[in-house]
Amino acid sequence: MTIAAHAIKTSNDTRGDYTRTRILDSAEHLFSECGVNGVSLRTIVAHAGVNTAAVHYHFGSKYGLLEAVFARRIVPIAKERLDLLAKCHQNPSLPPVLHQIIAAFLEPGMTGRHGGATFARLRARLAADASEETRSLLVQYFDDSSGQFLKALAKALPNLPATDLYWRFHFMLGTMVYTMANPGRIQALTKNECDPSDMDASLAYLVPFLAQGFLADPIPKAPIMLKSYKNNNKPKP
Amino acid sequence: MTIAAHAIKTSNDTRGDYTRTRILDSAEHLFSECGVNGVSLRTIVAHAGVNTAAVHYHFGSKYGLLEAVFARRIVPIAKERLDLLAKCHQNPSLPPVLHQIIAAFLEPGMTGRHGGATFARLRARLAADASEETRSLLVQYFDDSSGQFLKALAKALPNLPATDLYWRFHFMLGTMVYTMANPGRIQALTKNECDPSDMDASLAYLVPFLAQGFLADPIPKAPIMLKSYKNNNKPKP
DNA sequence: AGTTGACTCAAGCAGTCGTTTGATTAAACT
DNA sequence: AGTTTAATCAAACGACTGCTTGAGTCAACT
Repeated sequence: MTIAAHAIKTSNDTRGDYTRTRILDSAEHLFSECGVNGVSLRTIVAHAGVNTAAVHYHFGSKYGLLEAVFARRIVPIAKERLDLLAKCHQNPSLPPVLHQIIAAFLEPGMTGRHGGATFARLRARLAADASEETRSLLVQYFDDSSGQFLKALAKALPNLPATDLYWRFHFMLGTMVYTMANPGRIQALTKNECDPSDMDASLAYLVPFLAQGFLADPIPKAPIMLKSYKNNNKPKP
Repeated sequence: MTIAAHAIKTSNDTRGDYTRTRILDSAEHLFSECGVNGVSLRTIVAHAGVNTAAVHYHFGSKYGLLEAVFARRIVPIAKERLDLLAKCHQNPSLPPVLHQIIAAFLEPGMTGRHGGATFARLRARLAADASEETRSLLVQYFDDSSGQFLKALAKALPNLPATDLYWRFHFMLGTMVYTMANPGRIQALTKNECDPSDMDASLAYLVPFLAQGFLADPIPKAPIMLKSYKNNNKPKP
């Protein structure tokens, strides 16, 4: 009946902010831990210590809550990304350094500043979810900044065909998401030699790996070679 | 009451196989499309044209069904992986070629032979799910083959410290899972210049990218350098 | 022919789901 | 003071969840 009370947060509500934030925090934690479909609103409100109806009052629906959880973190992340990218271009000595661009893309989402590992895991879950609602969430907040980074990468790698660049950007997203999603997976491999919850350490290994991958020779553009690389792909002399 | 009828498939059942397979096929499709928690058993049996009780008769529970869906595909995949790896060692000219090892690891799961894109998406979903049940599923069927590949990679990259190797193997898993999870994601980037459902094409781009990444210099082992790579990491002369 | 055992079926169990309702509170405005 | 308005509450709605039951079907074996 009333016009959507859960739209954009108004200015001077003091009581509402408290409940709102508690719901967002609990939802972020539980969504990332159990998945959106793996946790009920009743569990969320119990964890937050608020009433069930408060969720629908503030966010309209469970999906609206998910959207709010996502937007709260992703907007500052996207902004920081573009800020760091701008710094890469500060020194007009062409071209921007590859490492810097990659780090500018990865850092804001992987360090602890914006939700940390909890939100990172939620992002990974959403990335694996191909549903229409989730997909629209991701493209809505992501693809504008991606375009700018693709441009910067193309400038840093002038000899790389666009198709190869797109694929490698895609692969970069994969390493990012998977690393965010699996804190502790590395732990099992390395027998606790490293601290997997330390995303800074992840970045120290990830950025050089990706930069080197981006520098690989483009694949020959002739008819797609299927499995030929298995046999006759030798390092050139 | 009866001893678990859903254990290992018996020998000479003709009626049961039909229903069993129909359930597995529908569950694989719907699990991968909507997530395990995103689809109900009633939806699955309706899609398969069988009765609800058949699921519990053959698989015991919804989780048992998931396990059966997963095992049906992952066992042949793991076998084919190790077969291909063995071929890499056939020629005793040390060391095995990096491209071949990577391709041997990626190919069986990404081409159409074992469930194709549908099962690949399910694997990606499970990889993003950190629940105890799902996690045990993955390690149960995966980690033995991973060890063999790590050994082969270590032999191909004798100068790479183990920690770096583990991280890069982890990154390889990330690109694999993400590429499997997002057929069509690339499509949006490249404006339909390539066919994203063609996993063979993905492999043609992915293998050289990863091989080059594996060849990157290891990060200096001195105290973890946090963000220093942002400023003073120049390609050496 | 008769019995066994694997298999399928319609119906229903108790519990949980997301959402809605109408009353109640308390702070802000006139 | 009285009125308005945002916010919270207990209670309930119908629909759906995974799972069980007990009767019934059909082929294979004795």
